[in-house]
Order: sequence, then C-alpha cells, then structure tokens
Amino acid sequence: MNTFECTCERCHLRTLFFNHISKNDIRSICTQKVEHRYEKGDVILCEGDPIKNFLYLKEGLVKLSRTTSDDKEQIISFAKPFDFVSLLSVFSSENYHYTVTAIEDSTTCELDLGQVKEIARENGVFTLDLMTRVSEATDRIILDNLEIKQKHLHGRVAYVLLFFAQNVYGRDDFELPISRKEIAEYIGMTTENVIRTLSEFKKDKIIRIFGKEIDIIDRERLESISLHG
Amino acid sequence: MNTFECTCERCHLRTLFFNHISKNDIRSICTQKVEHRYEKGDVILCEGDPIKNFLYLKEGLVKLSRTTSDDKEQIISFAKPFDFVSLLSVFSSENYHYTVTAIEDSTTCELDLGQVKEIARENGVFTLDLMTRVSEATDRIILDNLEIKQKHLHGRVAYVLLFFAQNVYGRDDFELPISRKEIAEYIGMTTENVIRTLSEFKKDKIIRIFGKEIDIIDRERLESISLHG
DNA sequence: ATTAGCTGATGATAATTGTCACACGACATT
DNA sequence: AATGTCGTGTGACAATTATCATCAGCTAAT
Repeated sequence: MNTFECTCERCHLRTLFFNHISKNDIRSICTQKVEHRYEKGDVILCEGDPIKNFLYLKEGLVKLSRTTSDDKEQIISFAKPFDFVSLLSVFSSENYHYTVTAIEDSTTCELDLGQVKEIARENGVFTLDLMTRVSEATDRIILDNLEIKQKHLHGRVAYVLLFFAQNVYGRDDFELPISRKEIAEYIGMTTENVIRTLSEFKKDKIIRIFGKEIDIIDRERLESISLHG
Repeated sequence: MNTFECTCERCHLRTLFFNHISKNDIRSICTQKVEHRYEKGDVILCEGDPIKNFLYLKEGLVKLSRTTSDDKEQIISFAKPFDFVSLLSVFSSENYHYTVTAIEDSTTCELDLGQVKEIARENGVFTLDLMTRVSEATDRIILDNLEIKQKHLHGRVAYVLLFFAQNVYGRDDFELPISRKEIAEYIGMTTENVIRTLSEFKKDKIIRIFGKEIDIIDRERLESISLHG
C-alpha cells in the first residue's frame, strides 16, 4: 500500500459525479484527498469498520464480501472502476456491512466523508448525481443476485465466466482473478461442484482451462447454458 | 382503486424524508399529490412502465417482483410503509425494473417526480435524507437475498415465516398474505417443496396451519432452523 | 349444474447438489 | 528434507430438491 498524487481536475472519474461542483470545492477536495495503491489480495475495507471516508475505485478490480449468519464467507459482487462499491452503505450506516478486497492490483481515491456530505448539503444537483450512481450500483447488485438465484449450478458457473469475459475483460480469453472457492462463495454452491462443472465444460469443449487461464471457445453454447442450463 | 385527500403537514410519513423542506415546498407538493387506494391483488406499478411519479406506501403491504430471463415470476422483496419500495430505480432509470403488487389493501401517495427532483436540486439536505432512505431500503433487499441464498429449503421457509411474524405482523399467529407459490417464487424453490416443508413443520409441531393462518408454536426451533437448517 | 382453473396437498421417482475421502502439486516454514 | 497448508481435481455416496402424476376443494364462468 502506497500513496501518491494526482490532479482531480483532470481525473477521468471526475465526470461521473463531480459534474456539477464548483472549482472551489474541487480544489478543496483535491488538496485533502488520498490515493492508495493495493496489491491483489489486500483488504481495502473491513466489515464492521467505521465509515470515515468516501472512497472510490480508480483502477483495478475488487470483491465485496461478508460473513453470513453461520460464519461462512459470501461474495456479494465484483466491482471495477465506475461501479462505486464503497458508496453502498456510506449514507445509511455508521459501519461497513461488507469487506472490500482487491482481487487485482487496485488504486482507490479517498475523500473525507464529512467534506463530501458538506458539499452535498449545499449542492442538491451534486447529490442527485451521486444518488443516481448509488442507485445504479445497487440495482446492478440486486439484479445480478436475482439472476443467479434462479439458475442451476451449470447456469451459475457459465454466468460467472461470461461476467468476467464480457463485463470485466472484454475478451473471451482471460485469467480468472479468483479461485474456484471464491466462485463457489459467489454463486452459493460448493467448491467441488464448481470445479466439476468447469471440468465438464472443458470436456464438452466449451472452454479451455490452464490453471487460472480460461478460454471460451464456444461462447454461444456457454450463453445458452447460462440462460437455460 | 380510489382517490381521496389528506394533509401532508400532518402526515406521519412526512418525518421520514421531508424533514428539511420549506413550508412552501410542502404546500406545493401537498396540492398536487394524489393518493390511491389499492385492493389486495391490484397491480400498483408495472415492470417496464415509465417512471413518472415519486411514490411511497402509506399503508398496506406490497410485493416487488420481476420476470426472469427465462420468463418465470421472481419475487424480490416485500415492503411495508417506511420501506420505500418505489424509490428503488427512481433515480437511476427511465422505466421500472420491477412490478409492485398489493398483497394487502394498500394506500399510496404519489408525487410528481419532476417536482421532487426540482426540490432535490435546490435542497441538498433533503436529497441527503432521501439518499439515506434509498440506501437503507436497497441494503435491506441485498442483505435479505444474501441470507436466503445461503440457506437450504427448510431454512428458507423458516426465514420467510419469521419475516412475516417479526417484521410485518409483530406476532406469532398471523394470516399469510401470500400463496405457497409466492413463497416459492421468493425463496427460489418449487411450490411443492414449500408445501411439503410447511407440512413437516406442522407434523413436527413447530407451527399450526389452517389454510393461510399460521401459528408459530415453537419459535425457538423455527429460529434455529432458519439459522442452521 | 357443469366445466375449467387455481391452490393446496401427497407420493414416487429422477435430477441435482452436498459431503466425505483421497490424491497431487505448489509453496512456505522449520 | 520433512512438514503443513492450500488450491485443484476426482470418485463414491448421501442428502436435497425438482419433476411428474394425481387428487381434493374452492371459485369463477357459462
């Protein structure tokens, strides 16, 4: 973990929710913001910690997870920049409900939550923008979880593979950033069954596997399995 | 469905998100708001409809549902007053992603969305309050769905019974407002298995059943099943 | 009054998923 | 070099869940 500088006025993420904000406010935010670098595996935020900062992901990939009522890990979603994971409970709770962990090297930008709230109080347009982003992010999480809930094992595994291919890497061959166990924790099945399913996909020549390397060679079939399998 | 009048200044729901709003704005909202009465079974909002109003539930009980990618009904959550179901996609989409149906006689209050947004733009404190409510409601939905996902059939059914007993009716005997089929659509299991599970709970003297009437007679056991079963 | 349709209920059987056991290799620790 | 841990992979078997068939009761429609 490592700290360095950038310029908010040129930040490509700024357009997302700092569209309607004064030069003054931008400068004030810019001077006190802190950027952090995390390596794959680092915990960025921890379930239960007090929420002090307003945090967003500038670069990288993270997972959101929590501990269930019977003490197992459960993955809630994966987020890349623009997905605003940290916004989730920022305005509705004193403490984080979820743990955020980097699953690829990541960079975050942390603003003081009090300062952001101060700007929000004085600038309704900014707050509306913000709300739209929060709403989009949570809608996405809800919808994804509902989609998964309705599928069987095979459909769920296919769905995850397609999620990484389409939404994260934009290509059919990629290196899986998570373990089989984590896929299992996300789709709510056992690790063994995830492994078995991947093996079957391989046997059926739908994907190729070399460790974490995945290559989707029959995308149509995989999509069909995701939908109806 | 039936329209009548009330006074916003005295509305017990007003405190929820109209705390920091001017007398003028309240009066302006009050004059153009429309209240609707729905009977059990009435559809209040329909998936795909354009979002024109800012709507909240004054009284009653509703279900949120959607059609899945393979054309089955799926229930997302149940909401009572203060749960603000309609807020869900109000700020992130042009159309409703979900259908809202009354499962008990219900009353809604509908405000013009444009007018609410106008106030939001000019009043950041109001918008912050609003965001907090939206955030709470969506957090709840996400958490409930994660809890259910991690349980087996018996735990899921127990969870639903406890949800109605504790969160909706505040008592251990109540009339189930939904069918077995709807329970199944909510917990992601088949109707037959829901019915079977209820029968087993009855056989094991955990609950009594008379049609839709449920009486929880061994709450401790039911809670244990919900957690570990 | 009869039919059709829906909900609730139960049983038999098939399909899906979980559990346990074991094996292998990579890697870190000692 | 020995040990332990973790991720991956596979098989056998048990548990869980879905599917299909059937039936009873109720209600709406004709």
